[in-house]
Amino acid sequence: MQRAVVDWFAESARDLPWRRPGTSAWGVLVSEVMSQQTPMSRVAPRWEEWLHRWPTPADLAAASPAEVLLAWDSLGYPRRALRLREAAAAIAADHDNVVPVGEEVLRSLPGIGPYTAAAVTSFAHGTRTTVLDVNIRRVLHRIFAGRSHPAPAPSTRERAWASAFVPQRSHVEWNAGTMELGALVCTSRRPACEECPVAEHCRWLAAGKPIDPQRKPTTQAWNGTDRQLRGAVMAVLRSCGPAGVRTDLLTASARELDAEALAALPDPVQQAIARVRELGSSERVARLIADLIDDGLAERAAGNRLRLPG
DNA sequence: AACTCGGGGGT
DNA sequence: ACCCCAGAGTT
Repeated sequence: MQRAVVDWFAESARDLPWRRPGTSAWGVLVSEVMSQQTPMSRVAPRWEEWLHRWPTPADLAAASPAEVLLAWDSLGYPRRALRLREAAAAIAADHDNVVPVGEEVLRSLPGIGPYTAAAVTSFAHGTRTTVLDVNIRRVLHRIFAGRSHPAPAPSTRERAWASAFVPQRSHVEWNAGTMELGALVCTSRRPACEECPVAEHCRWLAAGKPIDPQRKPTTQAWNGTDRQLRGAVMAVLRSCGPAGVRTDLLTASARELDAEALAALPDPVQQAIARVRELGSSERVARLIADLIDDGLAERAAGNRLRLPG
């Protein structure tokens, strides 16, 4: 059973840049953080740039947050970029500039949680462990539990359950292969069971592919939220080039927006930028943007509404 | 356990 | 209009 997945992976694995022989553990770590909640088609080009520009943790740690955010481009969740830089600084300072071994140590680094620690351990260090991402979880639930979808978050019990399927020998290929199978064949919406190498072993397929009546955490609102504003502000700053992420230049950035570009922005953002202009105080603006970029919005606006200082 | 945190592409 | 994506951190 595991063999079928491993063999399928050997034939069908995508040619992703971080799968090239010779990729460092640092390269693997960067790819995993970039891939958190972001499709790999968007990750690949950024990864190439990052590894060329910052080939070791110390190189990234020496860069400014602004440079890092700019290079992150529009991968989303920019706090990941800041945390990755912090993790790089810790690796450079405390681990001789080498990605440490051991999931517990890895998890102590900023932005590295259960998934990323396990992925680095398996894919970079080749140590046997249980990797659980949304793809692997879905594949395991379908094959072995006859369920269409896993719970929103993995429990301790699920981890123990999943660990029993990890083979002793080709564990890296099993982890990578089940993940790839979930990404390419056993997809959430329209699984291609006719192409599946383990269809004959799949309890879910045998049961007629029943869809779990599972509740999805009601999708977050977007229009009018702080997230929307922060995203728009970051986009404006990125468009200003290398200096654009400097917090003291936002006023100029907002003022330089022409009417056409401004009209194209969502209403809440137009209003926000109008207010930023009215504030007039570069100090206030700098504070706002510093909060936005640091993700230091400790006080979250009630109802997730936009809140500006002043 | 429930929320929060970006952004783009697919359906 | 949703849905999905190699999740992590906070409350």
